[in-house]
Amino acid sequence: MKHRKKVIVAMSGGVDSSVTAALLKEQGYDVAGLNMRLWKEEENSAPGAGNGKGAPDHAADVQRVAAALDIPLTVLDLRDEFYRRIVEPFCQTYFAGQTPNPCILCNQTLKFGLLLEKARELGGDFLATGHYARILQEGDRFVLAKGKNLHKDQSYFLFTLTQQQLGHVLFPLGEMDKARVREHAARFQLPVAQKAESQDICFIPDGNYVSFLERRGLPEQSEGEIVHLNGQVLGRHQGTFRYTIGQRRGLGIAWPEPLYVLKIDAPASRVIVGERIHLAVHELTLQGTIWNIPVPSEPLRARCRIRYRHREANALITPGPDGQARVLFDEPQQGVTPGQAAVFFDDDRILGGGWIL
RNA sequence: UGGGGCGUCGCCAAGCGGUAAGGCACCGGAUUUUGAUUCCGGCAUUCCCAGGUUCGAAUCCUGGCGCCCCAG
Repeated sequence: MKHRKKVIVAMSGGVDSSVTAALLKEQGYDVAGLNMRLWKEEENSAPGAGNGKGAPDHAADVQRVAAALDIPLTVLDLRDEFYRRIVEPFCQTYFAGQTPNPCILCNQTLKFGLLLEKARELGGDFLATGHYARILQEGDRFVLAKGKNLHKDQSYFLFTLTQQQLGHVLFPLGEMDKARVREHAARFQLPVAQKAESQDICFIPDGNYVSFLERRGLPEQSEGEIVHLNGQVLGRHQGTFRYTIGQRRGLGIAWPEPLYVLKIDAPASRVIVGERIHLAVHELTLQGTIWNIPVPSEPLRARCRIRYRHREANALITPGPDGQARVLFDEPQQGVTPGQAAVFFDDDRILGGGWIL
């Protein structure tokens, strides 16, 4: 007979997921680790790209942490899936003139998709991760909410989680801030207690996504014109994939005012630029909209965030057919970027979100 | 080789005898589990060249060189 709940912890070898596992074990759960193998680490270590510190060996760290905590560890090889479902779409999105957010997609399809399935197979009642977000229970519904520490809040990356998924997920760090997590890491004497924050896209550790794309082949027509909103051709670019809406640096154009990327026309291989004021947009359309509440039958007033770290803004959201939705902002927002996610909030609670067209 | 104008950082541009503003671009850093943005910092011992005047010149003078415009 089983009186202890079993929790499978998604372990990356980082501080957050390691502390997550340690805390759950301390709390009396039956804990097991599950590590996704997503990438051949060697593949990114481009010659001469050495940063001096040496790339951290996450796979080895996971082993060490699991050993230190004395919990079983399963490694799930998702390299093919990761490449097919995350990396390739990432490249294609850039080549289509949009700006992808692979982290959200990965959460949706791998971490809380395939990995969660595996966790259930392994007998887990829950899958736990080190995300800074909370899951509240309101009546018979689960509600995804921002992490208590708003500075670290990662709920934006998790808006796709369904009721089904939320019911089997734990975010033990959701109430904490990073300093507290570090304290726990030290208290548990985790081998990764001092490890640096990871950032950037996980499969592009040096942050240079441009060279990553270049190494993976480019569309035939990669160069083209940089054109001012007024029609004047100001320069040339070496590929629209190098730019994203709202980008200022890297245009190489001297102009009385700073110029920003306003529009990317990949088929024509043109980058449209203009002054900052032209970045403001009142309205946008979403596809693939997901609701964490019953789909509203009426236009809904909510706060809307159009990118991670965006200061959410008041908006009227109107659900449409085929997963579409219209978002009308009270005040125009700068840098509405196709490919990024727009997420709706009611204070701390996530109501839903979709992908900007 | 008639007339007029101009040559100051990669681009634009202040300065007009008192010891090189500013904007853009660029570079570096901070911030950041996407890409951006933002913020902070750096960026002409030198003003087309050569002489000269002056305590002192990018600023005045002379001579070159190079552009541009209007006339031929």
